[in-house]
Amino acid sequence: MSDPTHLGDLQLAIMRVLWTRGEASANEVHAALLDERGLAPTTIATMLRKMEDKGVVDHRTEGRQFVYRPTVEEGAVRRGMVGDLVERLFLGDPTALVNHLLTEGQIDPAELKRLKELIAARERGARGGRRRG
Amino acid sequence: MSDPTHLGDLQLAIMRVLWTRGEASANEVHAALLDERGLAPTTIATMLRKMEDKGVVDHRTEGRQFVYRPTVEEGAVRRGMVGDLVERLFLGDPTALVNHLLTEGQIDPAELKRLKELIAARERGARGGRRRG
DNA sequence: ACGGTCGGACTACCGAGGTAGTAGTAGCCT
DNA sequence: AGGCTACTACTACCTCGGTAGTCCGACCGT
Repeated sequence: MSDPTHLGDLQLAIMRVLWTRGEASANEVHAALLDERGLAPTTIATMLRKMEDKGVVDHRTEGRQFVYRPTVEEGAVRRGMVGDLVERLFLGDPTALVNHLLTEGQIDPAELKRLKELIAARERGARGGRRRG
Repeated sequence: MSDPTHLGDLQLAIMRVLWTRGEASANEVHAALLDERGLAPTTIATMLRKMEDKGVVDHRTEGRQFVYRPTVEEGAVRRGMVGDLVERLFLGDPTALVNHLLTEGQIDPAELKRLKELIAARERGARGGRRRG
Protein backbone atom coordinates (compact mmCIF):
# COMPACT_ATOMS: atom_id res chain seq x y z
CA MET A 1 0.00 0.00 0.00
CA SER A 2 0.89 3.66 -0.20
CA ASP A 3 2.93 2.89 -3.24
CA PRO A 4 3.40 6.37 -4.59
CA THR A 5 3.67 4.74 -7.94
CA HIS A 6 0.01 4.17 -8.56
CA LEU A 7 -2.21 7.15 -9.09
CA GLY A 8 -5.68 7.26 -10.55
CA ASP A 9 -6.81 9.59 -13.21
CA LEU A 10 -8.08 12.37 -11.03
CA GLN A 11 -5.08 12.05 -8.79
CA LEU A 12 -2.80 12.43 -11.73
CA ALA A 13 -4.66 15.48 -12.92
CA ILE A 14 -4.34 16.98 -9.47
CA MET A 15 -0.66 16.12 -9.29
CA ARG A 16 -0.14 17.76 -12.63
CA VAL A 17 -1.55 20.98 -11.29
CA LEU A 18 0.62 20.70 -8.22
CA TRP A 19 3.73 19.88 -10.20
CA THR A 20 3.15 22.77 -12.53
CA ARG A 21 2.49 25.36 -9.88
CA GLY A 22 4.72 24.00 -7.16
CA GLU A 23 1.88 24.30 -4.71
CA ALA A 24 -1.78 25.19 -4.68
CA SER A 25 -4.78 25.37 -2.42
CA ALA A 26 -7.63 22.94 -2.86
CA ASN A 27 -9.55 25.76 -4.40
CA GLU A 28 -6.88 26.58 -6.91
CA VAL A 29 -6.63 22.97 -7.92
CA HIS A 30 -10.37 22.87 -8.33
CA ALA A 31 -10.32 25.99 -10.45
CA ALA A 32 -7.52 24.61 -12.57
CA LEU A 33 -9.46 21.45 -13.30
CA LEU A 34 -12.86 22.98 -13.67
CA ASP A 35 -13.17 22.95 -17.44
CA GLU A 36 -11.27 19.73 -17.87
CA ARG A 37 -13.59 17.87 -15.52
CA GLY A 38 -16.45 19.66 -13.90
CA LEU A 39 -16.11 18.37 -10.39
CA ALA A 40 -17.40 19.69 -7.12
CA PRO A 41 -14.87 21.52 -4.97
CA THR A 42 -15.46 19.04 -2.19
CA THR A 43 -14.45 16.22 -4.48
CA ILE A 44 -11.10 17.81 -5.07
CA ALA A 45 -10.68 18.50 -1.38
CA THR A 46 -11.54 14.93 -0.48
CA MET A 47 -9.17 13.58 -3.06
CA LEU A 48 -6.44 15.84 -1.78
CA ARG A 49 -6.97 14.55 1.73
CA LYS A 50 -6.87 10.98 0.54
CA MET A 51 -3.73 11.72 -1.36
CA GLU A 52 -2.13 13.24 1.67
CA ASP A 53 -3.15 10.15 3.55
CA LYS A 54 -1.38 8.10 0.96
CA GLY A 55 1.66 10.31 1.16
CA VAL A 56 1.87 11.81 -2.28
CA VAL A 57 1.06 15.32 -1.19
CA ASP A 58 1.67 17.45 1.81
CA HIS A 59 0.01 20.57 3.11
CA ARG A 60 0.70 23.61 5.13
CA THR A 61 -1.89 25.95 6.51
CA GLU A 62 -2.09 29.44 5.18
CA GLY A 63 -4.75 31.47 6.87
CA ARG A 64 -7.79 29.31 6.74
CA GLN A 65 -6.81 27.30 3.81
CA PHE A 66 -4.55 24.40 3.05
CA VAL A 67 -1.85 24.83 0.53
CA TYR A 68 -0.89 21.50 -0.92
CA ARG A 69 2.46 20.54 -2.28
CA PRO A 70 3.52 17.36 -4.03
CA THR A 71 5.86 15.12 -2.11
CA VAL A 72 6.68 12.88 -5.02
CA GLU A 73 8.25 14.08 -8.22
CA GLU A 74 6.72 13.69 -11.57
CA GLY A 75 9.67 11.64 -12.72
CA ALA A 76 9.22 9.13 -9.94
CA VAL A 77 5.56 8.69 -10.70
CA ARG A 78 6.27 8.35 -14.37
CA ARG A 79 8.95 5.80 -13.70
CA GLY A 80 6.69 3.87 -11.44
CA MET A 81 3.70 3.84 -13.69
CA VAL A 82 5.55 3.26 -16.90
CA GLY A 83 7.55 0.52 -15.25
CA ASP A 84 4.36 -1.00 -14.04
CA LEU A 85 2.84 -0.97 -17.48
CA VAL A 86 5.94 -2.43 -19.02
CA GLU A 87 5.87 -5.15 -16.43
CA ARG A 88 2.26 -5.99 -16.92
CA LEU A 89 1.91 -5.62 -20.63
CA PHE A 90 5.35 -6.22 -22.03
CA LEU A 91 6.78 -8.69 -19.57
CA GLY A 92 9.30 -6.18 -18.37
CA ASP A 93 10.81 -5.40 -21.73
CA PRO A 94 10.75 -1.65 -22.33
CA THR A 95 12.01 -2.05 -25.84
CA ALA A 96 8.88 -3.97 -26.63
CA LEU A 97 6.91 -0.94 -25.57
CA VAL A 98 8.88 1.30 -27.88
CA ASN A 99 8.37 -1.22 -30.60
CA HIS A 100 4.66 -1.17 -29.93
CA LEU A 101 4.60 2.60 -30.10
CA LEU A 102 6.42 2.49 -33.38
CA THR A 103 4.48 -0.24 -35.10
CA GLU A 104 1.08 0.80 -33.86
CA GLY A 105 1.53 4.06 -35.61
CA GLN A 106 1.11 6.11 -32.48
CA ILE A 107 4.30 7.92 -33.31
CA ASP A 108 4.14 10.64 -35.86
CA PRO A 109 6.42 9.95 -38.81
CA ALA A 110 7.86 13.38 -38.26
CA GLU A 111 8.84 12.38 -34.77
CA LEU A 112 10.99 9.55 -35.97
CA LYS A 113 14.00 11.70 -36.64
CA ARG A 114 13.67 13.32 -33.26
CA LEU A 115 13.73 9.86 -31.83
CA LYS A 116 16.86 9.00 -33.72
CA GLU A 117 18.53 12.02 -32.25
CA LEU A 118 17.38 11.01 -28.83
CA ILE A 119 18.88 7.60 -29.30
CA ALA A 120 22.09 9.00 -30.65
CA ALA A 121 22.35 11.29 -27.67
CA ARG A 122 21.70 8.38 -25.41
CA GLU A 123 24.41 6.36 -27.09
CA ARG A 124 26.92 9.13 -26.74
CA GLY A 125 26.25 10.52 -23.37
CA ALA A 126 24.66 8.11 -21.10
CA ARG A 127 26.57 4.97 -20.38
CA GLY A 128 24.49 3.55 -17.61
CA GLY A 129 25.40 5.74 -14.75
CA ARG A 130 24.58 9.25 -14.48
CA ARG A 131 21.13 9.89 -13.36
CA ARG A 132 21.02 12.41 -10.62
CA GLY A 133 20.38 9.87 -7.87
CA MET B 1 -18.50 0.07 -18.52
CA SER B 2 -17.12 -2.68 -20.66
CA ASP B 3 -14.22 -0.68 -21.98
CA PRO B 4 -12.05 -3.53 -23.11
CA THR B 5 -9.16 -1.18 -22.78
CA HIS B 6 -8.78 -1.34 -19.05
CA LEU B 7 -7.75 -4.59 -17.46
CA GLY B 8 -6.42 -5.18 -14.00
CA ASP B 9 -3.37 -7.12 -13.15
CA LEU B 10 -4.97 -10.51 -12.68
CA GLN B 11 -7.11 -9.97 -15.71
CA LEU B 12 -4.07 -9.25 -17.79
CA ALA B 13 -2.34 -12.33 -16.52
CA ILE B 14 -5.37 -14.38 -17.43
CA MET B 15 -5.61 -12.79 -20.85
CA ARG B 16 -1.98 -13.58 -21.44
CA VAL B 17 -2.67 -17.22 -20.85
CA LEU B 18 -5.65 -17.09 -23.15
CA TRP B 19 -3.78 -15.23 -25.84
CA THR B 20 -0.93 -17.66 -25.70
CA ARG B 21 -3.01 -20.80 -25.83
CA GLY B 22 -5.88 -19.58 -27.90
CA GLU B 23 -8.32 -20.96 -25.40
CA ALA B 24 -8.26 -22.62 -22.03
CA SER B 25 -10.54 -23.90 -19.32
CA ALA B 26 -10.68 -22.14 -15.98
CA ASN B 27 -8.64 -24.93 -14.59
CA GLU B 28 -5.94 -24.62 -17.17
CA VAL B 29 -5.70 -20.92 -16.56
CA HIS B 30 -5.44 -21.56 -12.88
CA ALA B 31 -2.70 -24.10 -13.41
CA ALA B 32 -0.83 -21.76 -15.68
CA LEU B 33 -0.88 -19.01 -13.07
CA LEU B 34 -0.29 -21.17 -10.05
CA ASP B 35 3.35 -20.43 -9.43
CA GLU B 36 3.15 -16.85 -10.58
CA ARG B 37 0.39 -16.05 -8.10
CA GLY B 38 -0.90 -18.73 -5.82
CA LEU B 39 -4.59 -18.13 -6.15
CA ALA B 40 -7.55 -20.35 -5.45
CA PRO B 41 -9.16 -21.96 -8.47
CA THR B 42 -12.43 -20.29 -7.62
CA THR B 43 -10.77 -16.92 -7.79
CA ILE B 44 -9.73 -17.57 -11.35
CA ALA B 45 -13.18 -18.85 -12.22
CA THR B 46 -14.82 -15.83 -10.69
CA MET B 47 -12.50 -13.51 -12.49
CA LEU B 48 -13.17 -15.28 -15.74
CA ARG B 49 -16.89 -14.86 -15.26
CA LYS B 50 -16.49 -11.19 -14.48
CA MET B 51 -14.39 -10.83 -17.56
CA GLU B 52 -16.98 -12.53 -19.66
CA ASP B 53 -19.49 -10.16 -18.16
CA LYS B 54 -17.34 -7.32 -19.25
CA GLY B 55 -16.98 -8.78 -22.69
CA VAL B 56 -13.29 -9.48 -22.96
CA VAL B 57 -13.65 -13.24 -23.01
CA ASP B 58 -16.14 -15.73 -24.26
CA HIS B 59 -16.80 -19.33 -23.38
CA ARG B 60 -18.13 -22.50 -24.83
CA THR B 61 -19.07 -25.57 -22.88
CA GLU B 62 -17.07 -28.68 -23.33
CA GLY B 63 -18.36 -31.52 -21.26
CA ARG B 64 -18.73 -30.10 -17.79
CA GLN B 65 -16.26 -27.39 -18.19
CA PHE B 66 -16.08 -23.98 -19.73
CA VAL B 67 -13.46 -23.30 -22.28
CA TYR B 68 -12.68 -19.63 -22.41
CA ARG B 69 -11.45 -17.72 -25.38
CA PRO B 70 -10.35 -14.09 -25.60
CA THR B 71 -12.62 -11.81 -27.56
CA VAL B 72 -10.20 -8.92 -27.67
CA GLU B 73 -6.78 -9.12 -29.18
CA GLU B 74 -3.63 -8.40 -27.35
CA GLY B 75 -2.81 -5.58 -29.70
CA ALA B 76 -6.07 -3.83 -28.98
CA VAL B 77 -5.55 -4.03 -25.26
CA ARG B 78 -2.01 -2.84 -25.56
CA ARG B 79 -3.08 0.03 -27.75
CA GLY B 80 -5.78 0.95 -25.31
CA MET B 81 -3.70 0.79 -22.20
CA VAL B 82 -0.61 2.35 -23.64
CA GLY B 83 -2.72 5.07 -25.21
CA ASP B 84 -4.33 5.64 -21.87
CA LEU B 85 -1.03 5.95 -20.12
CA VAL B 86 0.30 8.30 -22.75
CA GLU B 87 -2.80 10.39 -22.37
CA ARG B 88 -2.63 10.55 -18.62
CA LEU B 89 1.05 10.82 -18.07
CA PHE B 90 2.45 12.39 -21.18
CA LEU B 91 -0.42 14.57 -22.31
CA GLY B 92 -0.97 12.45 -25.37
CA ASP B 93 2.54 12.68 -26.71
CA PRO B 94 3.88 9.17 -27.34
CA THR B 95 7.29 10.49 -28.22
CA ALA B 96 7.54 11.84 -24.72
CA LEU B 97 7.05 8.33 -23.45
CA VAL B 98 9.86 7.03 -25.63
CA ASN B 99 11.98 9.87 -24.44
CA HIS B 100 11.18 8.94 -20.87
CA LEU B 101 12.11 5.33 -21.50
CA LEU B 102 15.38 6.41 -23.02
CA THR B 103 16.43 8.99 -20.47
CA GLU B 104 15.30 7.06 -17.44
CA GLY B 105 17.72 4.36 -18.37
CA GLN B 106 15.07 1.70 -18.60
CA ILE B 107 16.36 0.75 -22.00
CA ASP B 108 19.40 -1.44 -22.17
CA PRO B 109 22.26 0.26 -24.05
CA ALA B 110 22.44 -2.83 -26.16
CA GLU B 111 18.85 -2.34 -27.17
CA LEU B 112 19.54 1.04 -28.65
CA LYS B 113 20.75 -0.29 -31.95
CA ARG B 114 17.74 -2.54 -32.21
CA LEU B 115 15.66 0.53 -31.70
CA LYS B 116 17.48 2.34 -34.45
CA GLU B 117 16.71 -0.50 -36.78
CA LEU B 118 13.10 -0.42 -35.73
CA ILE B 119 12.94 3.25 -36.51
CA ALA B 120 14.68 2.81 -39.81
CA ALA B 121 12.24 0.08 -40.72
CA ARG B 122 9.40 2.30 -39.74
CA GLU B 123 10.76 5.10 -41.89
CA ARG B 124 11.12 2.85 -44.88
CA GLY B 125 8.24 0.50 -44.94
CA ALA B 126 5.48 1.47 -42.80
CA ARG B 127 3.46 4.39 -44.02
CA GLY B 128 0.28 3.40 -42.30
CA GLY B 129 -0.13 0.30 -44.39
CA ARG B 130 0.73 -3.16 -43.64
CA ARG B 131 -1.10 -4.28 -40.64
CA ARG B 132 -4.48 -5.74 -40.90
CA GLY B 133 -6.85 -3.04 -39.96
C1' DA C 1 -20.59 40.70 19.09
C1' DC C 2 -23.02 38.39 15.59
C1' DG C 3 -24.05 36.43 11.46
C1' DG C 4 -22.59 35.11 6.93
C1' DT C 5 -19.29 32.97 4.11
C1' DC C 6 -15.46 30.12 3.13
C1' DG C 7 -13.21 26.02 3.55
C1' DG C 8 -11.77 21.83 5.73
C1' DA C 9 -13.66 17.29 8.14
C1' DC C 10 -16.56 13.58 8.19
C1' DT C 11 -19.46 10.51 6.08
C1' DA C 12 -21.63 8.02 2.58
C1' DC C 13 -21.99 5.70 -1.62
C1' DC C 14 -20.88 3.65 -6.14
C1' DG C 15 -18.18 0.72 -9.24
C1' DA C 16 -14.44 -2.33 -10.25
C1' DG C 17 -10.65 -5.32 -9.25
C1' DG C 18 -9.37 -8.96 -6.46
C1' DT C 19 -10.01 -12.98 -3.37
C1' DA C 20 -12.26 -16.87 -1.86
C1' DG C 21 -15.80 -19.84 0.57
C1' DT C 22 -19.90 -22.36 -0.03
C1' DA C 23 -23.71 -24.13 -2.54
C1' DG C 24 -25.52 -26.48 -6.29
C1' DT C 25 -25.29 -29.58 -10.10
C1' DA C 26 -23.99 -32.73 -13.50
C1' DG C 27 -21.30 -36.33 -14.77
C1' DC C 28 -18.83 -40.48 -13.67
C1' DC C 29 -17.41 -44.64 -11.33
C1' DT C 30 -18.38 -48.49 -8.85
C1' DA D 1 -28.58 -46.36 -8.32
C1' DG D 2 -25.92 -43.87 -5.09
C1' DG D 3 -22.24 -41.38 -3.78
C1' DC D 4 -17.91 -38.93 -5.13
C1' DT D 5 -15.89 -35.43 -7.71
C1' DA D 6 -15.17 -31.79 -10.58
C1' DC D 7 -17.11 -28.04 -12.19
C1' DT D 8 -19.73 -23.60 -12.27
C1' DA D 9 -22.88 -20.17 -9.76
C1' DC D 10 -23.79 -17.32 -6.01
C1' DT D 11 -22.39 -14.54 -2.51
C1' DA D 12 -19.63 -11.98 0.40
C1' DC D 13 -15.79 -9.02 1.52
C1' DC D 14 -12.04 -5.86 1.17
C1' DT D 15 -9.61 -2.03 -0.99
C1' DC D 16 -9.32 1.95 -3.64
C1' DG D 17 -10.57 5.55 -6.84
C1' DG D 18 -14.00 8.78 -7.53
C1' DT D 19 -17.93 11.77 -6.32
C1' DA D 20 -20.33 14.65 -3.44
C1' DG D 21 -23.37 16.23 0.48
C1' DT D 22 -23.53 18.00 4.98
C1' DC D 23 -21.58 19.76 9.08
C1' DC D 24 -18.73 22.55 11.82
C1' DG D 25 -15.46 25.94 12.90
C1' DA D 26 -12.93 29.98 11.98
C1' DC D 27 -12.56 34.38 10.07
C1' DC D 28 -14.22 38.74 8.46
C1' DG D 29 -17.12 42.55 7.89
C1' DT D 30 -20.65 45.38 9.77
